[in-house]
Amino acid sequence: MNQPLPYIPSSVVNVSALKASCTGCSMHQLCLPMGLDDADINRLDQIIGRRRRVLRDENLYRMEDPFRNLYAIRFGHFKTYQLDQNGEQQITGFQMAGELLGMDAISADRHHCEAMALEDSEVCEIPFQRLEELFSHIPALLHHFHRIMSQEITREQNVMLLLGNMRAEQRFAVFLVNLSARYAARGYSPTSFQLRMSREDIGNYLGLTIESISRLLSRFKKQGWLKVDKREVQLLDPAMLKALAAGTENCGST
Amino acid sequence: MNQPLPYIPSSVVNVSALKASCTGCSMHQLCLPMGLDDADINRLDQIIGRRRRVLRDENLYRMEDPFRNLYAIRFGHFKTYQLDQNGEQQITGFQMAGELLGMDAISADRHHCEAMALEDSEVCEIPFQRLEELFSHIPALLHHFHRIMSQEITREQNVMLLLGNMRAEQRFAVFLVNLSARYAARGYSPTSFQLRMSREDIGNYLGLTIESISRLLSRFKKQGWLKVDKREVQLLDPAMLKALAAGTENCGST
DNA sequence: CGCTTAGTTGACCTAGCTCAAGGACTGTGG
DNA sequence: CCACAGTCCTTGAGCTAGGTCAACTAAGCG
Repeated sequence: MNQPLPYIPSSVVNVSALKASCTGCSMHQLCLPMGLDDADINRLDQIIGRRRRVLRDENLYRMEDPFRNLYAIRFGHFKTYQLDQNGEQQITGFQMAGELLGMDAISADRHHCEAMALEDSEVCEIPFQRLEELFSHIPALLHHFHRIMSQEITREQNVMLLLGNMRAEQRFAVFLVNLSARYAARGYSPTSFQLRMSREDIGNYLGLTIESISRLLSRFKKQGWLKVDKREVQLLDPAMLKALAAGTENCGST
Repeated sequence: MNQPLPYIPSSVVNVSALKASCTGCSMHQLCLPMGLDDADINRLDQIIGRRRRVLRDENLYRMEDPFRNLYAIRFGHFKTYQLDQNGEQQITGFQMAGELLGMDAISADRHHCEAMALEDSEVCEIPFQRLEELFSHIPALLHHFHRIMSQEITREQNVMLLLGNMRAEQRFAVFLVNLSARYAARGYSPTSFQLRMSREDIGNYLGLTIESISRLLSRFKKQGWLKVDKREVQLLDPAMLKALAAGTENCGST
C-alpha cells in the first residue's frame, strides 16, 4: 500500500488511488497543517489517506455511517445537513476548500449529519485514529485541531443567533458577507463569486423559503446593492451589506 | 500554591480557595474524567484549578474575556448566549452539572459568548494549557475531550434544526424532552423538575417570544400533557411530548 | 404597603409562508 | 434542427403562525 508507484502521467492516473499530501496542497495554510514546520507537515503526510473524488450531488458520508476519517476539502464545495424523523433537512453549513468535515462524528463514532458535494469536489481522507496518535507527538497540531473544532462551535453559535434573532433581510446579508469573506481569505474576489448552492439550499440554511430568497435577491438588486445573474453574484455595495448584516442598517424602507 | 492546607472545618472554609478534585466529585462519571482509571484521575486532579462560586445572574465569563480555563459545572445551572452589535442576546444553550463550559474560546483565545449562572452555582477551573499538556500522557482523556467537543457540535446542529425547521409547539416539546432526559441521566426525576430559567430565556433560546411560551404552557396544560406551577413542571404525558418533539404527532388540533 | 419584576391573556397585526402560474435554461431524443 | 420534459427560479395574491401591544394578576421585597 505504501510501495512506490510506477510512473504514470498525471493526466491518466486515477486520482483517488493517490495518497494525498499536505506539502504540495495549496490549502495547507488554511487547513489542518496550518503553522506546522516542514518536518511536522511530513509526519502529517505520513498518515493522510487517499484522495477521494466526490461528484456533484454525491454524499461524502451519510447519517449513521461509521466514523473513520475526517475529510479536508482540496477543492469544491459541500453542504452538511441534518435530517429529522420525517426526512426534512436542515442545512447546517456550506463548506469550501481548506475546511474540515466530519467532526460531528467523533462523539458517537458515527456520523450525525450528512455531507453532499455541491459540485464535483475532492477531499483527502484523514484517518482519525492515526491523527489522534500523532497529536501526542506534535502539540502544535493538537492545539490547532482544537482551534478548528472550537471554531466550528462558534460558527454554529453565529448561525443560532442568525436563526433565532434576525429578520430575513439581515440573515441574507450575513450569508453574503460571510461567503465574501471566505472567498477573500482564499485569494478570490470578495465581491464577485458564484453561488454553488441552489436558492432552495440557501433558504433552507437561513430558515426561509425559496420564494423569500428570490424576493430578497430581487430587492437587493433593485436597491443597487448587488447584481445577480443566475448564480453569478456581484456585490456592488459591500459596505451596505455589511451594515445590514451587522444590524446597523435597518432597511425597512422601500 | 500546592502546599498542604491547614485543617479548617469545611463549614467555614472559603470554598473558592479550595482546589477542586475529580475523585470526590459526584459528577465524575459524566464529566471530563469519564472512563479514566484512578491513576489517571489523580493526574487530572493535579492540574485542576480552584473551585469557583458563581452567584445567580453573575457572569462566569464575558465575551472577549481572555481564555485561560475551561469550566466544569459542579452544581447549578448556566445559560450561554451570544450578543450581537445591538446588544440583543441569543441564548445558545442551558448547561447543568457535569457539563463543560468555555470551549467556544479555544479558537480565538478569548471568549466568543457569555456564560451566566441561573442560580447560585459552582464550577471547577480547568487550566486549558495544562490540560493540553496532559493529553499527550493520557490518550483516553484526549479522546474523551474530543468526544465532548464533538457532542457540543452535534448539540448545536440539533438546535439549528429546531430553529430552522420546527413549529413553536415542536420546539417547546423538544426543549422539555431534552431537559427531562438530562435530568434522568443525573439520577433526577425525568417527569418532575424545576425550570431554572425564566420564560423569557426559554423564548429567547427557542426563537419565540415570552408570550408564545406562556401560551404554549397554557395549551399543554389544558391538553393534560403537563402540570405547571410557576417554574415547577411535571410531565404528565411524556410519550405525547416525545411524539410532538419527534414531529410524529402533528397536534394542529384544539 | 407600594414598587418592581415575572408571567398570563386577549386583540390585533405583519413578516414571511403557501399556493399558483409562468418564464428561462438544460438535456434528450427524434 | 426543433419539441418536450424537467429543473430552477421569479413573481403575484392571499393567508397564518407567531409577533406586538396592552392590560392585568401575582409574587417577591425593601
